[in-house]
Amino acid sequence: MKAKINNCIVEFESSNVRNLVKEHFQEDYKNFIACKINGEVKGIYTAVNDGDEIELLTFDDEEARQVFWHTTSHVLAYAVSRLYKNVKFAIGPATSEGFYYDFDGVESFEDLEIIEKEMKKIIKENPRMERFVVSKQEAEKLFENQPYKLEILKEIEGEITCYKLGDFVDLCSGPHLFDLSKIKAVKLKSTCGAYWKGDSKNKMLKRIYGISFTSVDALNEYLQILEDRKRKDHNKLGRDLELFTTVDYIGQGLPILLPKGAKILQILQRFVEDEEEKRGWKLTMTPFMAKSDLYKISGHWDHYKEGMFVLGDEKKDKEVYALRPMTCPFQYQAFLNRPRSYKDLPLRYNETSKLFRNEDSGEMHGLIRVRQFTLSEGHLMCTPEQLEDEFKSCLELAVYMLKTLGLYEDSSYRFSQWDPNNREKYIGSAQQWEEAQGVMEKILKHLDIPYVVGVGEAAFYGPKLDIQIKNVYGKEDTLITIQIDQMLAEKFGMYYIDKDGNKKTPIIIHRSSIGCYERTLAYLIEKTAGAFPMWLAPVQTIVIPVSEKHLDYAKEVFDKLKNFGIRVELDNRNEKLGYKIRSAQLEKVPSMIIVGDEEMANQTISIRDRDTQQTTNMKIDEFISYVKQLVEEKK
RNA sequence: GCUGAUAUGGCUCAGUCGGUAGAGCGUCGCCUUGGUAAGGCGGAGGUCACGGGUUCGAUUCCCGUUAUCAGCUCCA
Repeated sequence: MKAKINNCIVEFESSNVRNLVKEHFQEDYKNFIACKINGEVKGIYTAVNDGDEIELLTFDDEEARQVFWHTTSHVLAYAVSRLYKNVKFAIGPATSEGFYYDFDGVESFEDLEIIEKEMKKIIKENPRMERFVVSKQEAEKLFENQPYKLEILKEIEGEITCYKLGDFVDLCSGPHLFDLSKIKAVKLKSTCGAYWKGDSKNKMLKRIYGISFTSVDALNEYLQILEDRKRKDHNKLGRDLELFTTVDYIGQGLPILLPKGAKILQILQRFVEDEEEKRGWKLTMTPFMAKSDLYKISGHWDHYKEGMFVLGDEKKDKEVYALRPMTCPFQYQAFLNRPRSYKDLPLRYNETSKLFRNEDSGEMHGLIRVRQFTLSEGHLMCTPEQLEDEFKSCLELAVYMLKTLGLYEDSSYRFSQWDPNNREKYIGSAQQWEEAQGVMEKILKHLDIPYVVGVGEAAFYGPKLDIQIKNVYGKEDTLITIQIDQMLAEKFGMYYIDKDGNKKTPIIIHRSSIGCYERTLAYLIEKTAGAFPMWLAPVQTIVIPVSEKHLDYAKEVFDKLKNFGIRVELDNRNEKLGYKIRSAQLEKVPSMIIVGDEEMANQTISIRDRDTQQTTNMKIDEFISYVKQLVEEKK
């Protein structure tokens, strides 16, 4: 018999992949932990047939890691079954970084180390992972005390497979590792609650997260990565660098932007508004709140009230107000100010908009998820013919922003669609949704944008193109969104007089150019680890006199730079001996200016560059134009 | 909102089996310091998150609230 292994054809007699590999790759066959047979991921003891194409997978392959981690989750479940009584087992999949297993019937998992030890014990015992097929009736008998397994069983169509590890049997489709001894390092990371089937209406189960590796070194390396992530975490670093803080009696999700953080946001805002103006957007300034009447027209009152801060009591008060969660219905009023002609279109309104959303209390996180935030908001009214070009220019604006910030490479696109099975979440008819999504899909295909589809991720009034980004921990969030809306214009009675003299409803694009400033800042902190580029750095340089007699000259340099708009600090420790700039902050500053005898005599300064660690001597004016140039180039 | 954990000087953390608290770093002062994230000495700074309860007495035990963290759910 012949098979193709990693593109090389071999003859064999062995019955399964492992033996086949052993036959032909004696030296390093032990590295293989899984394989692909004819494109399907399988365990290494899977039978081989004549003509099969086999690809061997090591821990470096994503698919093999999934098998590896998933198998470890079985070991975890087995360990828990040995340590605790009456445990109900739910599911135990691999994730992008390890695995988890959900349990029920256990008060709490207090000591993960004990479970970890038990897992290591099991691995040492190294029971074989046995696969067997059962009938539905047999399975129901087998899992009669396991309600979650029974529920899963109901949904299985076709072959029902079980895996036995020691005396622990689990309902599972596989594949797995056969030989547990390949698991050289296990770490249980955390426990938390998790809803059964991810639905908050269901019972909350106890979840244990863990990860495993083929060597102890790899685990240590991973732990090092975790440390590094913690170091970059904006929520920690942003506070350390005095960019923002929070106060418990102000409330959750209401950060205080400190001078340095506020400075960065101001720089960003000026940049964004200028750029938008260049691209034909007109700035509006609209109220932070409105009567409920406005939200009743827009549909927010019916579809978004939970997310709004309502001022007053509907039952008692004559008028009830609410802080705005979105700018749309406000900005539309600018369009409605007078009758519009097709000649007015496209009409582009932008605004740096404060928004207020009453997020659930457990959702807040640093600057990424807050209750009051500043969105680079925009609404564009156009004719159907203009839609594609306008959509494209909105996308170009967003991409330009991301590239300028250096975040583009970390982003990805999501086409967020409605969920037809959850109609009450959305306004409009199925036909309107199909149409709106059809238009958007056509544009995305035409612009050749690679995207994933997010069902149920749409706004209540229309589909979105979301630009997604991951934080240091790999958790994804939406940074920027561009939406096509054909419904709200109708609700607000927006129209334009077309060439033929008839009233027509414009199509609206909702778009953000740089996203929410606070959130964008969070990602910038993590991306740069707090070492901002010159154009964004809240402190661009620090003047340091070598000794007291250079202080006057240092002040002269400081004043001159300040007058030229450079964000400069003076290290005046020699004036009031003892003042020191915190080293953690100093290393984030793009440049340092050192002045001493030589500089004073020649009327120059010495620049120490943060990134190159080089020191260069130059004239003050040269430095000023150097900084100006970097700022101009957004570097 | 849910599950779990946490809350002690600006930061990182000790600590009190219930008798009102310490360290390091930082800060402030003095001294020293000529190429620089430096050194020495001294001082200040905490009703131990907030509100109740138990107790002769609570920072410590119990309950509640608020906030923070991890995750779930939800979302920009």
